[in-house]
Amino acid sequence: MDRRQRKTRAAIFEALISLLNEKSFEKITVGEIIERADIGRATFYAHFETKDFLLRELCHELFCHVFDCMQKEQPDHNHIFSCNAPDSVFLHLFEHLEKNDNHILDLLSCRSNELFLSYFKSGLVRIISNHSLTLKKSRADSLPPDFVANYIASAFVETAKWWIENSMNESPEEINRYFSALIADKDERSLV
Amino acid sequence: MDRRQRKTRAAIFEALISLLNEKSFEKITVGEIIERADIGRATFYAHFETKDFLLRELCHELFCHVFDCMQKEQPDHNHIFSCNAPDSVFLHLFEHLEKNDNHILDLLSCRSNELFLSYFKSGLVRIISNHSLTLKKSRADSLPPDFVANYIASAFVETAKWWIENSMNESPEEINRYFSALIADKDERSLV
DNA sequence: ATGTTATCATACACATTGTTCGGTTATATT
DNA sequence: AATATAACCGAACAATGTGTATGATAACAT
Repeated sequence: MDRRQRKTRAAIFEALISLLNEKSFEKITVGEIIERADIGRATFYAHFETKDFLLRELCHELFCHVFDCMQKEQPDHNHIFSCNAPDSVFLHLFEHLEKNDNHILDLLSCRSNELFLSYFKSGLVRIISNHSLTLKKSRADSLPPDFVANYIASAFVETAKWWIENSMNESPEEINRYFSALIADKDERSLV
Repeated sequence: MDRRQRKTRAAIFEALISLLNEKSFEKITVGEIIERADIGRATFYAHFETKDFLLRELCHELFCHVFDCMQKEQPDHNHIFSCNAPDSVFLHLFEHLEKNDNHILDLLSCRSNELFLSYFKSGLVRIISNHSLTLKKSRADSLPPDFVANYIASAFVETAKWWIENSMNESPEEINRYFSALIADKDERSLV
């Protein structure tokens, strides 16, 4: 890809992220984006069909990157997953959130974050479904597996939202304990 | 309130709900609303400052009505709450959803349903917090009460979303069983 | 019957979107 | 270094949507 294209593309993404911390996506105009990115109007539309396509590509780049990173890290954590305690991967996520890697935190706490949250959740569902063996064994015997996967992803996203909205007072370890307490498997415990 | 005002107001709400079943809120124009409501442009703006104010008022009317109904019904269900099984009120909600009372279902399944869901959830948090005694006793000893209330409301909303998105194949009783399985209290069980 | 008030139709200024086009500049290639 | 390619610019443009203003008309309450 041409260096000019890369620079323009990066400038547009940067401008959008910057603007998203000030106002909701709906209220951001293309004019503001090109002004902050310091590019021509025609250039913007040469890169992105509309403002919505831009947002979609931003989500895709950020979250694909995050979740691909996790896929790569998985081998290191396989032993943890295999022992039926899927906590560590979530703890990792909480820590990434605290460090605000890739502006993820900015996006999740900005207005009109629904799209980001839905991307986040769908990535989680994918990860969780990959470890459905664990889930099936422990609790999904009486519930549809996709229902349980969706539930766990939702619980994580809602926990993260609560954490962020409450100024992130808790440490990653503590908030992960909260989350684990929610999805802890009762049957598991009763077996102990 | 003037009869003309009531009729106009109702026509606007009706037009919006009708349009929401066809396209997302962002893509609906004021022009389309007044065309379907068959009123003049100035009349619309005499009732609502902007399109967003209209949506807010619609949410407020619908969900306030629903949750006020539940408040009135509470006396009948106090005995159920007092016996530490908050299932029935949720089952009621699932049944209301299935009957599609007040177009709630239409709104929850339409595009750009985030605002409706947030209203729905905040109403649930209010209800759940009112029965915090039960929660405190059973599981909130180690978790912040507002975190737990938020979690239960989220779990309900996510369950409802999953149910709707999967064509509502399950009966209200069955989906309520799913939901109960999620928030069932493990400490409770271990005491049994 | 009368005064009030909601509604209507039209027009208007303004902002935003997405496109077009010729000229300019950076890039890749030879 | 020269050249062809392609990205960028800026300006203009039509099309659409927003919110306001106005005077006339019709429905309402008393």
